[in-house]
Amino acid sequence: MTDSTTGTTGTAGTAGTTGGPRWPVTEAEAVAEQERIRAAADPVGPGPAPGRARRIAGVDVTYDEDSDLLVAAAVVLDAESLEVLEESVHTGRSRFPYIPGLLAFRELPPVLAALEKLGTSPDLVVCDGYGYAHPRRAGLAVHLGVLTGLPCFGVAKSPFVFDHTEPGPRRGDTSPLLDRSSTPAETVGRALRTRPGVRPVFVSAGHGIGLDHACAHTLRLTPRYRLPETTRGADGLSRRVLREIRQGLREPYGAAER
DNA sequence: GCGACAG
DNA sequence: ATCTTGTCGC
Repeated sequence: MTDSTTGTTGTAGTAGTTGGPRWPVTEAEAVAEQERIRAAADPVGPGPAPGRARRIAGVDVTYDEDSDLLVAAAVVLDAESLEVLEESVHTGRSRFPYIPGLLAFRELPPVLAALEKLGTSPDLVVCDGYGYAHPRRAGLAVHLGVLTGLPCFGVAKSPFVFDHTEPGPRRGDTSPLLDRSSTPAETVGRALRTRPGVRPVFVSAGHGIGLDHACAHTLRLTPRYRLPETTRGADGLSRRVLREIRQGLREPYGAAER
């Protein structure tokens, strides 16, 4: 399989072991893929309201600073008690650099691998990043939702390229997240105060669930901390496992990796 | 060309 | 993302 041109044709790599999606290699290919993802996405929902999702998953990836090692984690919580029902991890290596706007191509291959290791599929997935709030409306949560068919939304820690005004001081206060580069300016998400006196998080719809339900779930997932328990769980697990690998307490790659 | 830029 | 201990405050 050789390219006859200078790297704009073909794709390479597969996710998992069963021949999942094929991942782009060049930026141009990645952007073209996002246009297809956007076309297939449902950012409106309304999707599952709180109470209609029992198993809520959080996913996150931790990277080693100077090797290409990474650990992706999925943590499934009981929507009511927020207790951990199941956890899974995938250890591998990064195959796509971090490029703003193209984060999904770096994070989703290992995230999908971790999700596939769960015994039972979740009812809803919370991503650490954006969904609809994206230059091409195809952020992490949109992309993951389209690939898996699961309702999925995003909770980000910083406003990315978007504008917002400070939401009110109380838990639950919101302000619109605006994309002023589009014509006309469009509301793409919401700054949401999850804890009083603490910086807001930035919620956006993904696939199969709308912004209102996404914010409602986010509030239920933040009874004590700024970030959703799903995100905290996945972040903690992935960091823990990467530390174990560094200490030689765990094998760096899974069976099919390398 | 320069700056900004989820994780 | 990651580098990093203590420290201030409820």
